[in-house]
Amino acid sequence: MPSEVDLIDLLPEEALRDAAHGGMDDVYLKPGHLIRRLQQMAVSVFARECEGLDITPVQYAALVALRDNPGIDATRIAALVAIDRSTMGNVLERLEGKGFIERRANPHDKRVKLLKLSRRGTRMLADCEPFVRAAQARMLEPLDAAERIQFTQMMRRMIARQDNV
Amino acid sequence: MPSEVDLIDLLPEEALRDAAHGGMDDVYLKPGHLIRRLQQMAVSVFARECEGLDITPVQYAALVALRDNPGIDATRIAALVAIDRSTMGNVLERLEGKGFIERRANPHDKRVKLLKLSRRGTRMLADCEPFVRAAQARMLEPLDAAERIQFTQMMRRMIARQDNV
DNA sequence: GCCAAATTGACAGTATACGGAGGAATTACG
DNA sequence: CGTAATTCCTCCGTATACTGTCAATTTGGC
Repeated sequence: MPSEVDLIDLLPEEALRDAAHGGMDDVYLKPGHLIRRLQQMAVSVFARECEGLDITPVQYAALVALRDNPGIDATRIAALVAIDRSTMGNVLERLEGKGFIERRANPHDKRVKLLKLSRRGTRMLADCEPFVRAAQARMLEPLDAAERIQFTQMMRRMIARQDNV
Repeated sequence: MPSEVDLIDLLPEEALRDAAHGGMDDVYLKPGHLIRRLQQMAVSVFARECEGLDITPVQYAALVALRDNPGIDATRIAALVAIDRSTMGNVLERLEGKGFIERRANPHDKRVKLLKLSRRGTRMLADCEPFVRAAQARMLEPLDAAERIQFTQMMRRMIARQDNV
């Protein structure tokens, strides 16, 4: 069992200088590990709040993107939601299976299949809204007002930095 | 394409009051979405830094946990790394396939298979170390020293809060 | 108008990630 | 001491998530 060391709050630079002895190599406190756990937490909170609605975070994001951009194609939806084209293909397949979206051929470009929310998908999205809102709020619940702003901004900076690499 | 609204930095509470018009429902700025993208970024940075080493973040975490706790069983490794038992089973299978770990029956408890780093696994872990360190540093690179502490602490609080629910 | 380049959706392969079921083995309790 | 509860592993099913590949199609350059 890893001991609860006091070195938790050392900077990475300080950790580097500290690397001679093994204590600071504690994976459990490294950003990569914490980010993975944060994502687990977010998915878990979403699932708990939206229990019984038969929807996942990515599926919800795809539906919202589709509602705001009707008649878009799969490649652009994938870019909007920030997901791989292949993965989005699977997501859309499941959403079509549940009857939340409709796919039809584009007469002007036979490569493309245009996507649209079905009436059922529109209703589902409206039903989800309060629960999704509650989930988002619950994730940030341990942070105070100022911290929520800071945390969101820091995430955006970290994401943007690597997007341009 | 979602327009770059100025409401980005509103608090969730303010967003709630603001929910009448659609602008603030922008999924792309909600914590759940940003956390998912942050995790994508972290995995991507890890993969870039450790390119050619044939190792993933979770596999690395499992190896470290195994190094620090030789002779542990799969269930406890899963708990340490904060991963599902099923998933850890697959991870360990792959690690055994690569020759990084050894699995043998426990004579005292025939349910259990004891796990140990192989010599090859030990060497691999040592080879990884500088690259993993570089990856962890790169993730936090856009943040200054104080922010890195804050960000890590905030992540830990958010994770801990939902762990106890 | 023709051919190369780019785009789009589909598919295969690999790797997390989780819940649930089931079997084998151990422990706890009466 | 015997049975119920627990523990551990494995397998199945579902859902992301990415790379690479492929065919069909469209587009751009000449």
